[in-house]
Amino acid sequence: MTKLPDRNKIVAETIDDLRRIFQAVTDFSRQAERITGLTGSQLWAVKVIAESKSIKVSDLAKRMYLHPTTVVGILDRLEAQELVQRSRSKTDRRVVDVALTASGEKLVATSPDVAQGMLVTGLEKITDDKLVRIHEGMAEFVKILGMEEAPPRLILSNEVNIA
Amino acid sequence: MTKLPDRNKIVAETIDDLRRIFQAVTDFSRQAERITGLTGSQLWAVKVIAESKSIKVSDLAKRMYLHPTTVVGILDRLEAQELVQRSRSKTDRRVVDVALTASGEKLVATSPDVAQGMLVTGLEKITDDKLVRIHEGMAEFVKILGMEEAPPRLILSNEVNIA
DNA sequence: TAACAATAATTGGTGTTACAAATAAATTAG
DNA sequence: CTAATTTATTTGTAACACCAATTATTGTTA
Repeated sequence: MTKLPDRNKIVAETIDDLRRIFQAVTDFSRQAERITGLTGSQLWAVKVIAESKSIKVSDLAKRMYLHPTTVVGILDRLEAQELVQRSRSKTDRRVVDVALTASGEKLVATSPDVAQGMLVTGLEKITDDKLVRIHEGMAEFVKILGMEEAPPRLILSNEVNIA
Repeated sequence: MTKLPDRNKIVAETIDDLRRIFQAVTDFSRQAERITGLTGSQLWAVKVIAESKSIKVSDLAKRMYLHPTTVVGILDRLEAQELVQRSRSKTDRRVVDVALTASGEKLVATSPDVAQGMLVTGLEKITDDKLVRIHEGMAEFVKILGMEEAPPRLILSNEVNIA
């Protein structure tokens, strides 16, 4: 493989681009918080709950990569705002099923999907070949990171950090 | 511009790739936290302080996009661990200059730079043309997001969310 | 079946982050 | 020289994130 004269420069620029992307996502998510009035974690939980009609607390914690106790607190606050509803399962009375209320569903419908919104607003008016180039570059990047087979989980975490 | 037959599919895949990248970053940063024993915000602050020999609290807050009071708390805990040192400025006795201690410098030297680490581990053994493709795709993406002129700021925030 | 272990959600407690409001001290402006 | 501004801080509130311990239910096995 022929050595590029300025590989290091390209790597540095790529890192800068990655940081810019993170910044853009941060801005979009702050916007989402302002619009919905919910915190990032709360909005994240609502989105995950919306994925299925009903989900048990432990599964919700697993999907959010959070400790169950943390999820309980988030659910307490969401329930106080009447966005979600808890109910004991009939088949197994240990489990608690969490579902969205009518208000919760409405919020999901109107709350902005950050990643989606970023691309929809930005990519809609772009040419095909540019879109393809972006797609190829991203796919290659994911492959580098060894994340091809990782499930593209919904991300709204408070623990996403780049140094 | 000719309409691709499966534009929507490509957009969806690109979003999935973005999520995978976020997940990779999350994993890397957790690793960094485990290694250093610091929280994300603390590590972030240390990195920013390390950028210049000495920085005043208000500037640090601006660079971290945080409220000054939040930074004061973080500095309290870093100072308790003797990683940073506060001193009143001679020229303007209102300002407090924050600098790294010897231990702080050592920590910076050994703590992993997440974005850097991601690419160094992944991109080192990749071919030139793949690297170029990634770079082009990322640059195009940044342009789409309207972030070309945004400073690629160090990111270690607790509020990075994708829905 | 009865004792034991495992699971599910919760409570209580600790530490960190994040901000708003108010304060104290120093500098700058009029 | 007084008034306004700047700088960092304290105080208070809320959310997040986890650990340890608890209650209730289900499963296992002796």
